[in-house]
Amino acid sequence: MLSASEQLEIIQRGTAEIIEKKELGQRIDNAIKKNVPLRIKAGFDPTAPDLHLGHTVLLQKMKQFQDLGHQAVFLIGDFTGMIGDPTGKSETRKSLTEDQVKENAATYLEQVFKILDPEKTEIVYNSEWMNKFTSSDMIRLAAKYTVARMLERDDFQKRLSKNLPISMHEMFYPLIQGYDSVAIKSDIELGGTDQKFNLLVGRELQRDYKQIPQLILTMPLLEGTDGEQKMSKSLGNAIGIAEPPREMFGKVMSISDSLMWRYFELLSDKPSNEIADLKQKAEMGEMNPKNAKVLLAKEIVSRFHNSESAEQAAAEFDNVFKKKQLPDEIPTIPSWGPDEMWVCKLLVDNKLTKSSSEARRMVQQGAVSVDGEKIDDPNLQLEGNKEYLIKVGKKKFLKIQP
RNA sequence: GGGGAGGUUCCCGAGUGGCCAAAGGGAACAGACUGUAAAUCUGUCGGCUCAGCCUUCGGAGGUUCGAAUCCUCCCCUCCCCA
Repeated sequence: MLSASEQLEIIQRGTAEIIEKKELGQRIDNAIKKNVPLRIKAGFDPTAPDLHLGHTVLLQKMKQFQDLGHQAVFLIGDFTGMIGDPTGKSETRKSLTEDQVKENAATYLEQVFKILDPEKTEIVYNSEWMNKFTSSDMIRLAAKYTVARMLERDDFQKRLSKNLPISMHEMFYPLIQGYDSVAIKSDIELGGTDQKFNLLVGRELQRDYKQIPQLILTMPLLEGTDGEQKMSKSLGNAIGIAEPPREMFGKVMSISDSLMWRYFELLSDKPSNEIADLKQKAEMGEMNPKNAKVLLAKEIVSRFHNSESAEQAAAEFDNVFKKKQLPDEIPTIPSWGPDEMWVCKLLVDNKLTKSSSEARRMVQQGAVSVDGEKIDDPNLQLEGNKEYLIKVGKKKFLKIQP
């Protein structure tokens, strides 16, 4: 085991805030002396079945703890998922059904173990104890926190000032998350900076239940591909870790230059001085920023797939977008038969456009090409039993074979 | 429980009887320019084999030649008072 100060250095890297920082060293010290690993809690609500890069910021921190010999406790909020975390939300979340939550939870773990070591991870579901909670337990829990303190939360404040609804059950969310810390006796809880309030509630509840309050370690939030809002699947700006290599590569390439440095900072394993060096070169014009982005994209794809597929994705990216050639693999369908086929119908049937109205628009805007020739007639009929190559916009291809 | 204000197309938001598939902004998409970056310009942005037609303005009915706009009932949200 590394010494306390060595551990401390690794743990602090990239964090947004540590509460109480002073205590962290002592706890690690204590863990080493008594040879009792710290219990590191991180909870995820299985609200969406797919993990994305935003989640990995936290998971990687957890992995670091794990590598240092501490006990990772991965909590699946299958109970809280049915409430929906109000954090940062401007509206009440839709509650998930039990079935949805279960289904999501299963796919979660598979993805989580691309980062964490399954052998060394303790997995817990908060329904384990929450389903046993009686109404009176719940009332007792609710009695431990005041309304005024709950309403201090920034997101609730905003909703109040905008006259937006806040449902009672949303106030239970932080309480239950806090109680989870009591249930699993966590020493440290990890979370995004937006989780600070919820994490702090855990401290207070542990104190109430005569436990030593957990320490809190927050990680910065990763912005989504739009560079504006935090990465979230529901906002459609996420890069999922289960996405195929070329998809992942393409999405990383589409982020803005300024956002790229943020990604480097939070996702890359490269030492910070190396990143600073890249940044300087790009700013001095010694290097095309695009090339730095390629490095980043390759690193990320390699992590969740492997280096070969990363190289492949990079090569194909150049082919398609730089050399304007065709991708290696194009979805191919057999011809529809001898009859004529209306282009727009073809596009809709193969999901290249959402509706035939949209297909018409695309054609009218010059976004559709057949065999490399732009078409402009939305009423165009294609002969049957022929080979075609259809392109819609920059990235959608379809091949038809007789 | 009493009083008041609201619910409009993905989001914000205008629209108080025909000129409304519904202003304006944002997001998104497409085209040009590029490095599938940013910025900028242009266009599109309910559906439909589309110069026409069909279905939308919380829900259900009703008045009218004609309703997002008027009436009735219901559902939901916010504010003030208790």
